[in-house]
Amino acid sequence: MATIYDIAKKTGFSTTTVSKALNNYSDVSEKTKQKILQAVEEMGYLPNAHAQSLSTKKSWTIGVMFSESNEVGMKHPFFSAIIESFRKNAEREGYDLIFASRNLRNRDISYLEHFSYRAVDGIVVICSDPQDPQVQEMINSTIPIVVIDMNKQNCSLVFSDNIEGGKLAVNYLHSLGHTKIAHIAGDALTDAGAERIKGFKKAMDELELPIQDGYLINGGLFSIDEGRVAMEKLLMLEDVPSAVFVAGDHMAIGAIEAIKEKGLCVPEDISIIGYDDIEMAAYITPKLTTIKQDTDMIGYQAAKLLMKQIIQKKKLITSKRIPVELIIRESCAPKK
Amino acid sequence: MATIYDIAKKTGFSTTTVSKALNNYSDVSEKTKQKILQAVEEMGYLPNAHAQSLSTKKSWTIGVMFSESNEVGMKHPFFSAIIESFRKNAEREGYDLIFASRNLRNRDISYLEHFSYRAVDGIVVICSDPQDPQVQEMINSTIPIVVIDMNKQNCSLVFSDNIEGGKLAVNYLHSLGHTKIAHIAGDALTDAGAERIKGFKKAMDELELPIQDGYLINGGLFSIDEGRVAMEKLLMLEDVPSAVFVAGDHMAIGAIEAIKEKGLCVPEDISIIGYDDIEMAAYITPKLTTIKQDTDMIGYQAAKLLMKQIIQKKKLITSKRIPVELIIRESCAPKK
DNA sequence: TCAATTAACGAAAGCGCTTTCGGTAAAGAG
DNA sequence: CTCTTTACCGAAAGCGCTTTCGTTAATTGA
Repeated sequence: MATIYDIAKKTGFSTTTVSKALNNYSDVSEKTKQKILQAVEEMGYLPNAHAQSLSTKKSWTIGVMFSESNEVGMKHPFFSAIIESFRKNAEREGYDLIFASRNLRNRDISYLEHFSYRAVDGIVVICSDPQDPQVQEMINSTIPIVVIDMNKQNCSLVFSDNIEGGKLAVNYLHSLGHTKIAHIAGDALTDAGAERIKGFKKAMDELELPIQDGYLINGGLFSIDEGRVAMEKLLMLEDVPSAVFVAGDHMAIGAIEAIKEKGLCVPEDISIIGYDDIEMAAYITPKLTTIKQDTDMIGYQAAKLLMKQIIQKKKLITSKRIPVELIIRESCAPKK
Repeated sequence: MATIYDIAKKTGFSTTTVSKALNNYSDVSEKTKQKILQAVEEMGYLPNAHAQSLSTKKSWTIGVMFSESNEVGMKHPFFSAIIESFRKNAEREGYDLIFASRNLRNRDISYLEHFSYRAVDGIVVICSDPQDPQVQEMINSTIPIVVIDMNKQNCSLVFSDNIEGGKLAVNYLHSLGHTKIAHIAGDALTDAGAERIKGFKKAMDELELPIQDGYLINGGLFSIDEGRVAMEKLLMLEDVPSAVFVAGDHMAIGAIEAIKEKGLCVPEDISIIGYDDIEMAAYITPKLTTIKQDTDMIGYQAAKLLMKQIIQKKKLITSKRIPVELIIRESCAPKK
């Protein structure tokens, strides 16, 4: 690979001048700049990112930490949609994403250590466990960071309006005439789970609807299987709910399966509303009515917030609540 | 951040010795090595990846190029499953993944240029267009590379056994008594599409079944919508097929929708078999019978092949064909 | 006991780039 | 015509690490 020395030699200028020409310094004449640029073109010169980073202390990379309980990684449709949006926005600003591991040449180090090692300019984390010590360590470091999907950390936050989402779901169900509304919740240890529960309770309260015993059930970590077992429990209740707000689309899919297995129908017997609006939601039967999280906006705002911190060279403690939207499809019907 | 100088000063040894101790050189005594390691521990020293790369010409990063016609990026369920598997395996060897853009500080450069700039040790590309000039440029470069999902390039290749997959699908349909079998193909410009067509034709030939006019139809670039329109055309035929092999699950979902809209049923009226086995396949109605691609194995083999090239410091031209599997669910039924 | 090994360490150059600080020549001011 | 600006360029140090090659001291062999 051609270096700055090569093009210095070729043009007869010093490396200083070459570097300056490449970085648009004002103290290099237009004429020499053109000569240099031409040599760059001819020799196919490209700067070396490592040398550049070493010298400037800026790497133009952003570390991504991606963690959820089910260990599916990038296969997670909701998280990967956010990251994709984040990537597009970060890319526009010239940043590359790096997915770091905890393995440094067979030494087990923390994510923070790995990101320090790589000298990333910022970190974005999507992780459902608010107390993950790895995440805390990063939040407490000096590296700019934005965390997605949590809502009370001492750093920049981007999250969906989960309370509003919960209310939206309940109110919609109520508008269809349902009063016996249950909630298969996401684990309250996750912020998203807890907030949706809050929204559920708040809406029920405002509507003056009682939450019957057993109607608020923990569906765990948002998986299909956990949704199924939660629904099975609901179905064993003496007074089976006529509608259930499920805190995640995957769980909702499990719930629907449980209902079908019981010989009942959605939405005729029981209405189901999910949360997330993953791709699958529009194609299962019945098409899932759900609360859509705006993954594009989440990714966009996260990128924006991180860029801001990087530019200002200081960590900002702000939070951005992203509106959600009710997507009406076929899994909810008026109460008979 | 503590540097090697800091720990040299603290221990009284030279930076040379410190570096050697850290890299397990034999000419440093066990005693001094321990002292140095202890200082490293105390000061929380971590090497600087950029300095290291600059000096050693090895970056311990792998560039990922990810491109498909529908521009969904990481949201693509099949591709992201492969990358996730690739990541796990690469991580084990100490490599980080970097998703590069074509934007270098607002200068539009090629992926190859970007990867050179970042000095990646290797490249993995998943891209459905075999003639993409960007991909060709990378293949022709000196950087180790492995490309996934193509099968005739001058480099290391990993791909599913698409011919066998096509045959598997047709034979299964035939075993159910179907003879009027159509194929909604993936665009023949993609290797996967072309090979599945080959498999389809071969199996039909071996079974001595004729391929009726209009029964081999191009479904384009694997999207749901394209699957739907292809199926609509099939439904307008005078002699409607009783079974169709669809070259991708998304297209199959579109096809099923088209059938339902026409008032017909799957699999009672028409049997549908897809390809890929994306997550959704198991949850739509009817549950989709499909050919499963082994994404874990594809990712694993790709990582293995790339590591091998990196270690041997030379590009290898090999190809690895990964077996596929028939997953029988509910979208195919015996011919009435 | 002396020469020849071997063990342990360090000086210094180099990786490719940026940036500060000076210096020179040309332009402008008076 | 002299003095001050301004425009343009380069020397050199520095970023944090690796690696070659010497050097010195300790060890071995005879």
